[in-house]
Amino acid sequence: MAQRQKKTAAADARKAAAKPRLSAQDWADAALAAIGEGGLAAVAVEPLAVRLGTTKGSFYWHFANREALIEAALDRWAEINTEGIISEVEAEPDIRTRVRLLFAEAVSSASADPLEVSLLATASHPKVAAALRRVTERRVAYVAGLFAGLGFPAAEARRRGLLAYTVYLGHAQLGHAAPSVLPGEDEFGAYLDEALDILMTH
Amino acid sequence: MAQRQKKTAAADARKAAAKPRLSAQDWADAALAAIGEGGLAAVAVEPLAVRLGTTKGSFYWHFANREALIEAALDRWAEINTEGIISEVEAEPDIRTRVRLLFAEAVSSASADPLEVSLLATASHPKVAAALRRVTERRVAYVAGLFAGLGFPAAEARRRGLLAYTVYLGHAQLGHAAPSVLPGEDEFGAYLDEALDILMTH
DNA sequence: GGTCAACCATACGGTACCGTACGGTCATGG
DNA sequence: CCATGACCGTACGGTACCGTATGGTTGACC
Repeated sequence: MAQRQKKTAAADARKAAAKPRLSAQDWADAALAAIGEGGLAAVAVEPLAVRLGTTKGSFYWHFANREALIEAALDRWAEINTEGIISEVEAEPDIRTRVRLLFAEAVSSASADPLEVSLLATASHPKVAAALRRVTERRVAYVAGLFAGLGFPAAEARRRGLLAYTVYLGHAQLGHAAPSVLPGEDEFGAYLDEALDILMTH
Repeated sequence: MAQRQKKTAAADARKAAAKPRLSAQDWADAALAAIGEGGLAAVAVEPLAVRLGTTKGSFYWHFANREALIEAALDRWAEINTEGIISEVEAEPDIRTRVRLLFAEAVSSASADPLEVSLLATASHPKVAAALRRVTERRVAYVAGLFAGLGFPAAEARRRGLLAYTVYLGHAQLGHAAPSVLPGEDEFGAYLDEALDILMTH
């Protein structure tokens, strides 16, 4: 792994438009950005190199091939994304509020960043499928746990959690594929409240 | 190399693996099948030609370019798919049962045929986006109408219809991306009943 | 049985990408 | 101060596809 400049004034030397010396992570991040913009197919070595201001020579130093880059990007995504929102929401003590927070957060982040929808779009790719499976299972389990905390017995909590998660997924999908059917900005809070209310009442 | 047979009984000659003389629709259907299997990217002229046992010469006779084929395929999909299930379900007089039927039908057909999920996966393509928008709006409106029939006032019927549709979409997505989180074959009926019950009770 | 249009085959040039080969650069540390 | 290894540039060959050009082939109809 690359130890970026730790001491010396070497950093000064490349003050302006110098050569940043990329790390494998830089490539992985660029790959994630590309997936968000153009899907998995946009993870193409040569265009990414151009975008990073470098060449394939750099890429094939850090990775064996395109597949390895995809794998690294997916690992990074799963890492960042599985626990990210969850731990962000854990602070809230009241469970109903926490669910509300979780959904508001998830839905808004899904509409802001098409990355997740893009990944769902490429579930046929085995590595993507595996990453998706891991993340999905974790999330559904977490939401099911929240419903259990609301007093539903385990089996029903699982079903409701799953239902809630399908609502999230479907919503994300709609926001991407047919946003015109979604309620407008103003109505949105009410829509979300009603939806969660329907899901959370016994 | 090919000693052509006498032209007599030319029709007989193509009884088996002969030259079927394709129509534009044959190409469009093949394109839809390809989308189902490999996404929009699998709509590639040369591979499709091989699959159809013909060559690009045929394709470029029927279509101006690849884009025109995609458009034709999408039109065909929207045509077939928008009204298909709806009219199939309209026979049922009881609305609750009709909703139940609609969902069972939609969910099972979505898990059987990945075409729709594949299309959602390529919503960035403008033509695909347009087709999805049309179909989605039609479907949401129909489901909202069913909820109105159940006694919900228009605005709430719309919200519930939308919610129900997101459940469908999310479910289809899950079935494709992480089927392991879905309830098993045996549990499924109960899951569906509970979900619809939650959605349909005032 | 000849004509014409619909339809298909083949060859070609162009593009965008993957992966390899190999030589060049540049910062340590010995 | 120069050797070494990490890192990058460039050139190349290969593949998969798009779209065009052009010349068959076929069948309906005269």
